[in-house]
Amino acid sequence: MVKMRDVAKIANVSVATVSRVLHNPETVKEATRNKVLNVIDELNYKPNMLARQFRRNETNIILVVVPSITNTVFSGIIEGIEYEAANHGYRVLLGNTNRKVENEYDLVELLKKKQTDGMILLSERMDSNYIKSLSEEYPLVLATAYIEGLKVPSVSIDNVSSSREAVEHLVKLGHKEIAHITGPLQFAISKGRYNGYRQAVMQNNIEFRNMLVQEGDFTFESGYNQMLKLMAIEKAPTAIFAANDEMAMGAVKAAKELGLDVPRDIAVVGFDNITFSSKFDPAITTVAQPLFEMGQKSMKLLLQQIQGKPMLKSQYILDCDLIVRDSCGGKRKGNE
Amino acid sequence: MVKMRDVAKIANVSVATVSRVLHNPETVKEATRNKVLNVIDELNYKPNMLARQFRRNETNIILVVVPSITNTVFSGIIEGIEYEAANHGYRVLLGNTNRKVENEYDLVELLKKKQTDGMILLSERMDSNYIKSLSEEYPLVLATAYIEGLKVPSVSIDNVSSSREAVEHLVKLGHKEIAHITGPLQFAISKGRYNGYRQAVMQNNIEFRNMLVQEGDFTFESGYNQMLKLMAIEKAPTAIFAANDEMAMGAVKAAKELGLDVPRDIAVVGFDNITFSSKFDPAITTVAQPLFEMGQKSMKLLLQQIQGKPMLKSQYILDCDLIVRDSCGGKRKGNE
DNA sequence: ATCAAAAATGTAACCGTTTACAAAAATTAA
DNA sequence: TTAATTTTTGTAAACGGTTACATTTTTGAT
Repeated sequence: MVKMRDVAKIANVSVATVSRVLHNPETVKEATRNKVLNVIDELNYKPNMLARQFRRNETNIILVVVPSITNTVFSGIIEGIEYEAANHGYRVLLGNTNRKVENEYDLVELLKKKQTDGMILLSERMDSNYIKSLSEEYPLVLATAYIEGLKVPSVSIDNVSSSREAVEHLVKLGHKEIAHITGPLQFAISKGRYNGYRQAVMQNNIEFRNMLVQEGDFTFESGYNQMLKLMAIEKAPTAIFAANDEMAMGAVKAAKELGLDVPRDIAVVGFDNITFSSKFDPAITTVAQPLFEMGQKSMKLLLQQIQGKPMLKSQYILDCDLIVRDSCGGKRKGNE
Repeated sequence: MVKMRDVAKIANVSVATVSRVLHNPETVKEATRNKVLNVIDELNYKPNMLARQFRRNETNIILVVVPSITNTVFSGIIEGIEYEAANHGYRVLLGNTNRKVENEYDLVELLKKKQTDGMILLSERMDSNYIKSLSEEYPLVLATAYIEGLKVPSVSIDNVSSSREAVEHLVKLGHKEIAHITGPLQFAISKGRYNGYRQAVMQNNIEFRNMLVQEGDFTFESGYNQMLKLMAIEKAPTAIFAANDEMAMGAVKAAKELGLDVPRDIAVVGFDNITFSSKFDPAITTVAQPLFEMGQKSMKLLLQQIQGKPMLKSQYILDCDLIVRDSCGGKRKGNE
């Protein structure tokens, strides 16, 4: 392994000069610089990053903690993070938690041991006070998961207003009996989407019926099962708002099996705009999160912290888009 | 930042002893060990990984080079890699190439600069001789992409026989006019799947017709477009084998638009078993790659190289499963 | 030509561990 | 009790860069 000393010796300069050629080329005379560069080239010298990182006490690596890498919502955000990171000379270390909180705590050790310069959490299960204290000591950004009250830098969407907008679209189409299949209600995003649904219903003078709300778990199967329940109740809904696309598709499947046509007999709206929602039959009307941008913004926020720049604003809420496709149908007959 | 020296001083031992407590506890007397451990606990000492890595000349980080993280085939493999890596104290650094070969070359620098201990390539675009020479110098594994002839450690599937099996299933169901929508034919996997198709056709005394082969690009849209072409030709096919599930689904969409029922009027088989193939309507018959196992096996192979263990076998080909769902239908009437 | 100021280069300490080797302490055998 | 052996601990030199500070060289003004 050729090292800086070797280059210095052959170029007949000191190691300091070689180091300067690499990091502050303007401080060394052009002739010397060229001489050194030639030797570097000739010997095919590559700086040992481990030594550099050790000396500088930085890794240029950031940790992304994710419950599951195969979930396209998360991988979409990661793509944005990766892009922005690469643009600034940073690399992304993957931390898959498989939804286990102890894995999250393990990953935090990487920060404490200086193995990474910062951390982005895409959904967290750790105690929020612990996160708060971590955030005071290390660069940290929460993506997706905004923790009410805690002033931890974060990037998220407004689940409430996005959901309200989606449900209001159904209202405008003339629906009065709108059901909601929620995510697991211990999660903030599920609660947010549920609250958006409630607001839309209330604000449009529609009677809120508890029966029309069923808790799912974000899986296709739960969408299917809860749909069957919903369609069995008296005064069945004419529209469904599911807290994610997978459940929306499960609901469509159930509807089809019940002999109902979507959207003619029942309208369905999802959330997330996963790739397949546009390829499903019928194409799913859904709320699109700006995943890539969320990733980018998170990385930018993290960089600000790493570089110790003052943060004017540390909590960002990005806008979602309602994407109207086939599954919600057009205006209902008999309504204007 | 509390360091080893601090622990040593307070515990009244040398730094060497502290280091030994951490790495070779059996070589230090129990009393001393406990004393040191208590101080470590008390001071909440965390070893500085940068120093350790520098001194040991290893990072316990491996690089995974992937064209796109949002593709679930790749993220499935990564999940397996991550799992196996974590089991051995390794972490995964993500290298997204966005399908650009220059990004691949950039990422290789991380290896050369000792920023990672090894590299797993999920699909490669670099010159194969370069890869071969890299492999001689650094721990490296090719997942998915098996390079004919080059003895680079790799984990892959047998695209030819898996495809042949899939097409033979269609033959057994009584189909005689079987079309194939390929992937981009410059890719080895596309060629392999195409060859499997040819073999199945030839070996079953079915006339091979060039018209029945259309080149797609693995996207839903290309499946849709090529399907329209295929159904317009004289003596149209009764079955389609698409080189991946997305194209299979695109083909189904086209069939539906042409007023055809899948599988009654036309059978469709895909490849990959992506999550949505089971949720599509109709559920797609497909070939399942053992993604998680491929990831695991790749990581195991890489570890062997990192640890300098002899490799009895360095090229593994894992088995695929044909998963029969609705889209290929049952036996055709009039055939036994 | 001389000297002060600026620019270029060199010297050497330092970053926090690990580990070969030396030294000291404990154990065992006689 | 003593010497030989084994176990435990300490000393100090790496590892390969970066950088504060010292020194030398160059430049420019007089």
